Amino acid sequence: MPKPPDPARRSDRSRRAILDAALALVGEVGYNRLTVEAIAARAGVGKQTIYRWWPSKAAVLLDASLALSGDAGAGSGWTGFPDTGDLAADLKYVLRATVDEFNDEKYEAPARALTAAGAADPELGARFTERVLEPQLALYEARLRTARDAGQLAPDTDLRLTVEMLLGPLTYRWLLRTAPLTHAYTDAVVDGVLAGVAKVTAG
Amino acid sequence: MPKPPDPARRSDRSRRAILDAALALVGEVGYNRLTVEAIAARAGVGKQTIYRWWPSKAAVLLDASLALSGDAGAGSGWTGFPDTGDLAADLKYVLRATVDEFNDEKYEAPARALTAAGAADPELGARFTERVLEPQLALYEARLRTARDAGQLAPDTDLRLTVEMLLGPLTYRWLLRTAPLTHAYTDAVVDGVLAGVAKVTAG
Amino acid sequence: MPKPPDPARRSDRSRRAILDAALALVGEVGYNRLTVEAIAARAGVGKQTIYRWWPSKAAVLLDASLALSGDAGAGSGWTGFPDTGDLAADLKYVLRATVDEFNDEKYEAPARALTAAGAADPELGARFTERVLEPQLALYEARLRTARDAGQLAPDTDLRLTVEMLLGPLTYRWLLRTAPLTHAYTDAVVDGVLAGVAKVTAG
Amino acid sequence: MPKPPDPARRSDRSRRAILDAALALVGEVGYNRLTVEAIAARAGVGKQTIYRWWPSKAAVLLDASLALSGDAGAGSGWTGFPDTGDLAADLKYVLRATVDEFNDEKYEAPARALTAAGAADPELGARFTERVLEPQLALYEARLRTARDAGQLAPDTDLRLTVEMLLGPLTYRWLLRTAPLTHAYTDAVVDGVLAGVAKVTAG
DNA sequence: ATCTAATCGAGACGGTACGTCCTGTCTTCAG
DNA sequence: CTGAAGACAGGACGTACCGTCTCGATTAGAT
Repeated sequence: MPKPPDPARRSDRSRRAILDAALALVGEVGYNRLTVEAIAARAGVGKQTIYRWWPSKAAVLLDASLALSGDAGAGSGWTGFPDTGDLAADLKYVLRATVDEFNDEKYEAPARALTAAGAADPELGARFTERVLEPQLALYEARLRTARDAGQLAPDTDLRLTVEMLLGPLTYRWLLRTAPLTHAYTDAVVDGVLAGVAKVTAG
Repeated sequence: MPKPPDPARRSDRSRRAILDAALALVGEVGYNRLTVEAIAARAGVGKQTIYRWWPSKAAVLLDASLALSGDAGAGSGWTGFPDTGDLAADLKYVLRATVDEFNDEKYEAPARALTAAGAADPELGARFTERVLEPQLALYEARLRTARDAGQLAPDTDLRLTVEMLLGPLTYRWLLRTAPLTHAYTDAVVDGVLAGVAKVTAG
Repeated sequence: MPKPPDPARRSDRSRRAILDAALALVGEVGYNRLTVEAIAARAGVGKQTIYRWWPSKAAVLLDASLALSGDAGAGSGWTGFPDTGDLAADLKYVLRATVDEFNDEKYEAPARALTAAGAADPELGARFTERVLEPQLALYEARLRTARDAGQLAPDTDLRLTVEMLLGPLTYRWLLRTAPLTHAYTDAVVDGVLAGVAKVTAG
Repeated sequence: MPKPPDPARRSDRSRRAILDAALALVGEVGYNRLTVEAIAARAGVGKQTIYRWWPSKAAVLLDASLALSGDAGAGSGWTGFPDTGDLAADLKYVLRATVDEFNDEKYEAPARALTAAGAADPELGARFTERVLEPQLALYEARLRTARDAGQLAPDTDLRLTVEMLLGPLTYRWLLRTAPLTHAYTDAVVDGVLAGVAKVTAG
């Protein structure tokens, strides 16, 4: 019976040091060469203190990532989705920002590591999706709903599908590295999703 | 000077046994718990025989995957992309087949493992993209080119972008498990990509 | 400055529980697998309460052992050495009792553990000798002195040497397990020490 | 089924390095602070190479001890027991040599460590007794048998008992440190054992 | 048909990291 | 304001694999 530890007595000092060390190390050596031992050493912490609170290095990195976006969000990030009334412009704006984040080494390393690890490990993937992905998707969906309500989208538009049509190609290029991620690319995706690529044959 | 081995002397018996063992094991224990040692033991082969011909377990799995699709392709698969003249129908047909493959445990395990590993490891990712992904993308692109030449797509259509708009959402759902993969989903993606989701406000 | 704790405030309840737990555990798992943590858990006591009063698990066990012989002594044991006038008989009586104790699992486990630990650790050994061994040796020595004074031993007999000649062989067999400990063995030792083994070649 | 390794393929280089390191370290830090990890590091060897061939640090030290006495024996040691015809002199000679060994830091540390560990761990103790102690005892026994056959000892003398009467007091003082080990002490033990301590009352 | 050199199965090797256990200290909370 | 409870930094445990390195024993290809 491995009794769960008491969160009230948790050392916040250690917690922060661990998350910081994990972020730093994943940037330096990558996810595969990231080790719990190295995190503990860098954080000046016993290994047990990591294993007491997280089941795996992936879980540590997930929390570290959340802390990272939390910190960023507190300072500069947007909470709501922009809504200028121009759907295409708003989407392009947000996707360009996302591209910029993916091109920023600091955010990219842990995000890629987590996404890949989550793809391979269903349990971790579930937590990643729930804690990171879904909240993000919900923002897109809300913006699209506003647009649909305003008559800018067909009333029967499948919002979730549309979100995935926007983020799918971006994620595809990012993860599989088929080509560089650019603003032009996401702009084109937005246009393609909104207007379609088929030549309208009938006037 | 680690002289390269002589491929002429290579034991095909061992090569097959290794690839089979790798496929079997990745299905049983997953990529992370897959070990070179276990592959060697299962294949009845010395570890050195694996290291002589492949640089890593990922490379073994990549070859195993290629052999798997090769075998499938030899028996039943399509070499060319179907071209009935109806672009939407052809795309839906192929994407439905892809969905079926992703829902088939046997193909899914190594494919997911490789995709995830490739996302995390740039070098492996490059080989994966080159050997597996690009050939597939080229088939889509060729079919789309035919359609564009036939006037079914706007003349300035970005073919590669369009392919990624088709495969991106599918891959997104598959890897991130946001929702089950269904024929309905890919059908909707095809329709969405071809027609767009924005309400035509009248010309 | 790690101030020494105030013995007046010491909880006797905890002290007893700790000593009992130590004795019970050393019998169950042996000295090497005996841990302070387990003693604390079994005694329903915080680890600090052990470290506050004892420097090591060996010290705890030493006190536990003393308490054990103290309890036994209070109930049934002999304080003085028997003195019937017959030295050989008195020695055999006491050594037989000692053999019985060494063959009693309950006393044997902590005694052996302490003796072995004391042999390996000089500091502990010194305390063990002082607190346990010497008082015992003194009793033997007193009885031998009486005999010497009564002319039953040569006037220049080295009493301490004689005591060690009596206890040495017993301890040897006990610790090194070269053969079972029996009454016959100690009887023979007593006879051998008193009479010698060399054939008297005639005066 | 943890299959036993193949001794034919054992690296003698590693074996020697491990035994040397173990002896050096036990002298430096003592048995309790001796760790398998440190032995491996000092020997320039993987931990697994130790665990492959020995079950515990105690077993390593036992082999190291045997190698040590083996080396010493090859160079200078006596194989047979001296037999000058004078039993007392021969015994004193050998016991003095043993005292010298016990007073030599180099031999003392591993010997004490093993004896103590063997006292605490029956399994190790059995191997220690069989491999180290018994061969030694047999030499004493043989010398005593010669003496008995020569009529220097009573015909019904219990040889094993006599050996333990000689070695018991020596071992007692050595392990329990009740007093320093000197030549005078062992001389007195020999005299006491041969002649007895009781005053011969009848002429 | 032999010779000979590379590959083969096997597995020991020096290492790294694992996840667990325990040490001895420090901190929190309930009685 | 004590003392149980237990989190903490640290360190060793024994295990699992890594990738390299011998070993004979096949096993082709060149002779």
